[in-house]
Amino acid sequence: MATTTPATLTPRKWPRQARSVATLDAIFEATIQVLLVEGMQGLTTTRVAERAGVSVGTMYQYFPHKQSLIYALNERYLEVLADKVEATCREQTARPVAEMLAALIETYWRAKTERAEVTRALYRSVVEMDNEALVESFARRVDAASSAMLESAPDAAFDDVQIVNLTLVTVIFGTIRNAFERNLSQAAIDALQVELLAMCRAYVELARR
Amino acid sequence: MATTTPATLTPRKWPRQARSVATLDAIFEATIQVLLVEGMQGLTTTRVAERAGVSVGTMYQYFPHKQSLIYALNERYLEVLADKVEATCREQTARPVAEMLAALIETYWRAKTERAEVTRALYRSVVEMDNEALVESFARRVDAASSAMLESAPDAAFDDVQIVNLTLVTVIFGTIRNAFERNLSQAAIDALQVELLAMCRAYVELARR
DNA sequence: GTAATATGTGAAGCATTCTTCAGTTTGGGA
DNA sequence: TCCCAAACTGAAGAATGCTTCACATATTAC
Repeated sequence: MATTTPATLTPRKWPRQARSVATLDAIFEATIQVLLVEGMQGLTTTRVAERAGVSVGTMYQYFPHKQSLIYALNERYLEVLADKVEATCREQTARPVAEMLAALIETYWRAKTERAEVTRALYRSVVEMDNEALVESFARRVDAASSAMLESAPDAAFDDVQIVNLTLVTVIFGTIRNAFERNLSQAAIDALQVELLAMCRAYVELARR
Repeated sequence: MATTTPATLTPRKWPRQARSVATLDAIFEATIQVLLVEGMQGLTTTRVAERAGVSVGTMYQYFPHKQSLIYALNERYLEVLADKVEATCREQTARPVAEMLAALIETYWRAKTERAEVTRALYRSVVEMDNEALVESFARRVDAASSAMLESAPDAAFDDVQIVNLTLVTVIFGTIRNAFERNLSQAAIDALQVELLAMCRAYVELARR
């Protein structure tokens, strides 16, 4: 919110008619697909346009350049993800802390697993350029939501909620991301999720005042 | 080890004279520097050669193409990192499990912090291509070392060492990586390291048979 | 029905970058 | 000292990919 999107990265215009909304969707989806199949290397404007079934010119009507396309894609994705996390945190307000953790992990894990390949493809694209702003903005939203949730726990109070919150968020998100980088079996993934929850609960038990 | 390096990515030849060793080092270091300043986008063969103080032709004497350069760079880095982790695990054999954890976290954290910018630059480059093989190989080495260490603990035995080990490794490495992605203050980083250790200890306490 | 606006097209220009290779320089062994 | 292999050079070719723009088509407003 407080994060300003770099001027060069803003879309050129927004769709006003129904068909152009569809076009934009197609472009985004095509971007993901190309990223998936060809990797960041093979993500060319021509290929994206082709896959989306539009001409390159159309793409350039919405995005001033390739980078802004990737930026917008990640923006979209993180927006949805942040919404999900915030929703979960809101739902879990004033519930037992152990359940909060389970819900948070479950939400994030599922969001990443639903379209695991897409997740991996996007991880590959966030790398480029000024996405720091995006990641920062996402982190700030999540931090706010989760720390508010934690503070509302009836069965736990902490000396320093900020630190506990930072730790939990960093550990959970980091672990999930790392789990995706490796080619783990489904069994391993499932076990890991269970263990992660146990670990976070043990930690909270410890950090509780 | 068991991981085969894709044929296309292998270096063209190895240096035999002293000066060419220096050249190779210069090329690697230049690659890092360019990556640092220009990002993955701006990593061009010309720029790397220029920064290294050699001609492009020289680069192509050692690497069949750009990708193999990046591949070799990451290979080098992960090799060193794996060595460090293995050394720590060896040193910690048969020591109290709480100390094992502290040592493992400390080693990894320091390795990443020593040249934090480089770490970030490399994270940005691993993204491309067939680095899965590299990451896999690294993971396997670390897994082997750390699980051997865990099993040697005199003060803890686990029902399923494999799972405990996978969890610890994934959580620790994932957390550290995630910590690097965000622009955290040094204070936050330090606190996080302490908390991570506490968390892992609490988990081991729980998982202990 | 018609004008005005929004959306879409894609060949062509421009810029960039990877990669090669014929030739030069350097190092070290005989 | 001389000679051969190793190492190095960098201009030029070839390929690729981004971006533009003059024009075509579709939709909406009046």
